[in-house]
Amino acid sequence: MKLSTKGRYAVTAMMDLAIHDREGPVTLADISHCQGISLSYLEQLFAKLRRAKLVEGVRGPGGGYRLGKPSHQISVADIIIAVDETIDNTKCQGLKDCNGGNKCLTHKLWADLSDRLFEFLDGITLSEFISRPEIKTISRRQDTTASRIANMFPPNAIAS
Amino acid sequence: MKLSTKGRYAVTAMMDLAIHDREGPVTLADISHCQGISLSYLEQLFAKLRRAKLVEGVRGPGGGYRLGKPSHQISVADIIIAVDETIDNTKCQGLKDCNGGNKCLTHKLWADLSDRLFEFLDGITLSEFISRPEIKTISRRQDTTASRIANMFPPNAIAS
DNA sequence: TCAAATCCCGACTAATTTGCTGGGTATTAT
DNA sequence: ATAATACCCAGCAAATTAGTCGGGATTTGA
Repeated sequence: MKLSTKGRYAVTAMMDLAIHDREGPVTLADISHCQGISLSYLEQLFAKLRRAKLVEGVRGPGGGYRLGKPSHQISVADIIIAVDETIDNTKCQGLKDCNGGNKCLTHKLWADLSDRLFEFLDGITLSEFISRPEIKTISRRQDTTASRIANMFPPNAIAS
Repeated sequence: MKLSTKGRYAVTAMMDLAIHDREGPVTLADISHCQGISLSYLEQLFAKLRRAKLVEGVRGPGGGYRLGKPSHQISVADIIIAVDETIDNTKCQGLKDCNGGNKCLTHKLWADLSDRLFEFLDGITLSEFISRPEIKTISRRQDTTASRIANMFPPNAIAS
């Protein structure tokens, strides 16, 4: 379980998708512009999110990305693990007998802590964020080509 | 709030200190040997922990590090923040008006999530780990010079 | 059909972080 | 005095992070 700016980028981008999910796909250009992340870097992150089935891409004009599952099935832990590709580094680095025959105790304690953290983050889903009252008032973007196109084609025009 | 191997090293090292607190100072050489971290890297981490008053150093032979406060006053969040020097990167990177005059919403949502995570980790203190039943059986080290010296000089011989 | 919008992909570069090496100095128990 | 230890620091190498570049491939509107 790792938590870096990379994970933060992914989580905030996914929040963006969840908030605007009803309006059809969100373009990476929008997210790039909004959150100040480079487009290609976002593409790399979304490639991982796509492989983890957390998002799905829609090609062509008016396309973009949308959530790959209902928002209540996507947890913060899911997102972070998808982009961070956590290798298992909780095992004792070749030093198992450092306490007189017992396995390294602190590693076990850390593993326990790490598990608790994972459970905590796994219990928080994207649906929590879109259910807030302050979301609805600003759920429609302005000043971007994508939103203009989206306005021409309301959500129900795009098959799910 | 960042969570990397650096933070993990610091937390496990602090667990080590907490577990062996009754036996006098723990040397960095011990931790280095036990957890497979280089001595100098540990020195860097402990310099930060010391500045944050989480540990205090005892110089000279038989010295080492001990906790700077009672274990129930040291949270996991304290340790991670001490070594990671979290700069405030939650603010909108120069792009405040990305939602039609409103502040960037996802940044607020992330800040909320980050706060919850902090509270979670701040609620876990080192005292939780030393109160476990499996600790007492292995609370005394073997095979190290430091422990032999420590045995010669029981804890009460070292003024706090 | 054609061009635009967009996802997709791989390689490259720059910045930052991580972790280590190796040299010191200060303090203190013996 | 000597050895053990904390403490300090400059620099270096590897890994990771972040971003760039240049090209596709696919879908859609005109």
